[in-house]
Amino acid sequence: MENTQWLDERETGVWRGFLEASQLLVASMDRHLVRESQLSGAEYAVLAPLSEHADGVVRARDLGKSLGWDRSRLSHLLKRMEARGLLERKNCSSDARGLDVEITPAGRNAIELAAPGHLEFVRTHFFDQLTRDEQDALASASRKIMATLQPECD
Amino acid sequence: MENTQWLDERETGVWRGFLEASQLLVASMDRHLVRESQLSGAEYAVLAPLSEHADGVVRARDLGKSLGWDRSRLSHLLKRMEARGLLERKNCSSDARGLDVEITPAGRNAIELAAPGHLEFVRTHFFDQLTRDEQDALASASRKIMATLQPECD
DNA sequence: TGAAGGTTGTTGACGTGTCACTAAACATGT
DNA sequence: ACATGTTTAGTGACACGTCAACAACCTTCA
Repeated sequence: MENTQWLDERETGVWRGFLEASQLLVASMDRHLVRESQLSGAEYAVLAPLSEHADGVVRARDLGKSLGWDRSRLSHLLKRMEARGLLERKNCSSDARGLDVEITPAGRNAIELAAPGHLEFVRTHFFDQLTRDEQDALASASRKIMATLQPECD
Repeated sequence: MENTQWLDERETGVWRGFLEASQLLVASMDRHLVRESQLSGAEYAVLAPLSEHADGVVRARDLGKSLGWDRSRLSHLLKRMEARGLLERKNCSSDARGLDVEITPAGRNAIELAAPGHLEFVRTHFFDQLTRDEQDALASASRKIMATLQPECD
């Protein structure tokens, strides 16, 4: 921990650039989503898997796992989303602890309205800006970074 | 807007991977920072420029501009940080609207304690994981993405 | 059976960021 | 000098995520 290895100029640029760009991209995406379709990024992330599963039902546990979210966070959000009529919470038949989350027609409608604009945003601000090589580099960088964080999110 | 261009499998992987990795990295970095030095990422971001300016004074406006933050966000955070004794808010001599933010000895101490561990985190979880080429690709990707968001954060 | 330990979801308190609004001070042009 | 518009900062209400604690349920194994 002694003798700190400071970042040189190039590294500072890479690091700050990455931080700013990723944060700004996500923030802009969220704002765009809210403006165009009254859905936050988190709500979109929940509705997307629900709308893909044939019956529109997913267990809360699985949602949390695939989103990589805290149970508490999901619980709070699901309660708010139910209040907004985007989904329903039902007790799971196979496990009395469990919670089945079911998308409502309103929820399905909301995400179907949101999806085109959202995808267009991702295309124009992300994919259209990057060469194929950059996309590949980004993917491999993402994998490697995730790998060091997965174990115990140190 | 009609005829939505869905993402293919490769693109979905790139996009989700990037989102997850960048979010996870920032979140982990924040937690690490809080655990090791009782500073949030936002607080670190404010103290860093303050500690670099010779007299430890920066105008709130300039802080906000260089961090790319909302005035309101900065105002709330500065109030909390002053309450914690990390900095002081003084009215700016040259512009009566302005606010001079001055780092306190406690603030300087806090960031000097935090910096080594923080840099080590950035090294081990970011730079050490990436080849030079990947770093360059990331930097250029960041620049291009930022460029499309700067104008009016659409 | 029953005790111990793990899983699943909820809650309340809290820190933080966003939004819309306000207020004060500056800048500009007449 | 004055009116107008802009810049700068602060405020209160609100939405959201985190944390620690909790309750209900399942599993396992003796």
